[in-house]
Amino acid sequence: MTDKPRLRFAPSPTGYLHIGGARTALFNWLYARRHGGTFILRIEDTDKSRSTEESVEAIFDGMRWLGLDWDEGPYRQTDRLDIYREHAERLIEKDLAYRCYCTKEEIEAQRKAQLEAGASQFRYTGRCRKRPDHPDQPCVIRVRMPQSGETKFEDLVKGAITTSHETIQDEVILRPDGIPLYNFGAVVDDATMGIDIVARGDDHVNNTARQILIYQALGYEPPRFAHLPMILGRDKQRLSKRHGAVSVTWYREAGYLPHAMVNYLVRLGWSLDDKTEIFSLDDLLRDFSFDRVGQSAAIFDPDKLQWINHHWMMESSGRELAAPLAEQLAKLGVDAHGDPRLERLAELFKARTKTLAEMAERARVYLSEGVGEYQAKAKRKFLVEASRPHLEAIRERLEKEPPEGIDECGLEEWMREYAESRSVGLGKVAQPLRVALVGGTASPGICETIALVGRDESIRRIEAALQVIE
RNA sequence: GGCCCCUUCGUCUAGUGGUAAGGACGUCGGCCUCUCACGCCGAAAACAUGGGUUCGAGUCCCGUAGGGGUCACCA
Repeated sequence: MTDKPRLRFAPSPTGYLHIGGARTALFNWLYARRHGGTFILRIEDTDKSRSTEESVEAIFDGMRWLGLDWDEGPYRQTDRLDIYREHAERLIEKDLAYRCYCTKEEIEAQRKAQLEAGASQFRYTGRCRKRPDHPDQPCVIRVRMPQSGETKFEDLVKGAITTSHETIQDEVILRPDGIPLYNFGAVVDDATMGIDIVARGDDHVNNTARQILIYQALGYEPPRFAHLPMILGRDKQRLSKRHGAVSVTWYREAGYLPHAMVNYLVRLGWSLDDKTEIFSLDDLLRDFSFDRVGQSAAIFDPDKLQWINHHWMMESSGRELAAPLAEQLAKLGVDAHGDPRLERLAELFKARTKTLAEMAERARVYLSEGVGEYQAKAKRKFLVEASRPHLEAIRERLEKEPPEGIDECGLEEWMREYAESRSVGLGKVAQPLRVALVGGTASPGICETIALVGRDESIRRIEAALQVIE
């Protein structure tokens, strides 16, 4: 490998960009960026029945959102059919591959026969290994694989891996319609694109020996491999749609920060030391390496993702959060774009919520007219006769405030003095007021809340609450 | 079933023959306090199992169990 490594992410566009794929992309991207190398995006769309254009777009979207930009591509395998054909022909010429005229039905019969005879797995009989060519008949092309011996390679994360050739058969590499099969397309592409390290999910370890054999047949130097452990669901089964939220897009919609996603994903399987959990992009670009990737599968933990998201919300300013908060509000039917209160809202709620979606729900009542329904329990406890004098006193005081720019400090001082003069704790005053202002017992500091709601709306809400008491 | 890979608190992990097995999420308790959070302090919680090797094993070897992956004219 040169000092400018070339890596790639090669998804097949058969659905959304999911968590596992995103992490694979991320690790490749990090390694390439960290070493000043090249990151290539390649779409493996040779399975025409499952590939869709929407999926291609979803992959682009997801990667862009996460900030994983690519230097080359997107290449598409369906644009490169000539290249595969040419490579396959080359193998046939050297007698390292051959045309196979067995039909699917025949293969199926062979399989059945072998299994019935007690074979533990099917292996192509090699019937066409020596058959003469019939250029006009439809056929697939198979590579001639060694029938004994073994292939070893040193995986960057898993260490030495050995595969016996007994378990490898003469793979089909090209279908009658000229579409390559995975193990061939990937090899031809990785070789011709000059890929130095292939980092992919460890569901591909068993393909690696076959691929190395194909590299060798083709006369190419195999790259190095890094097989990343799988991501599992709570039940230790491979993470899939039935575990719920697995697409990157879902997390964007749910109000996660892209950087939090990156931070969490990288920690799923990779660690720097015995204590660091939080990584900025700069940190990762400096510290990421394949040799610190763990070898065992990891269970996806939404709670920890939330915690990390919360952390990065805390690191963000209200200003940075305002726009994404407005997006989330829009989904709730609240048009707050450009509202000057957004920043303050984000500032006050970033410590109190885990996601931007949650923040929007909480912020909603501050932007609406009136509080809607009071929480039953809060209403019963605080909107009671004993609260009336306090609420009235505050209303009077608020009427003296300027309509804009409430002096929070002054107001707080007044409120403390007021509570003291009535010989009650501040809570006796603040809680009923809180319920009046936001409909429930939880909110930021009471004076911050008043300022947020605004003088006039606060007065209206207090009056509404007084009505309720009667 | 064959083959490949994996196995430290519930979860993510540190650990590269000698540690009181460390951190984080979550959980529980406390502090702070106008509520809710944030923050802070504290607690419970792990080396799958049986054999070796060694003066000494979470760390090395073998077996067992468990988990995952893979065995296509899918990727």
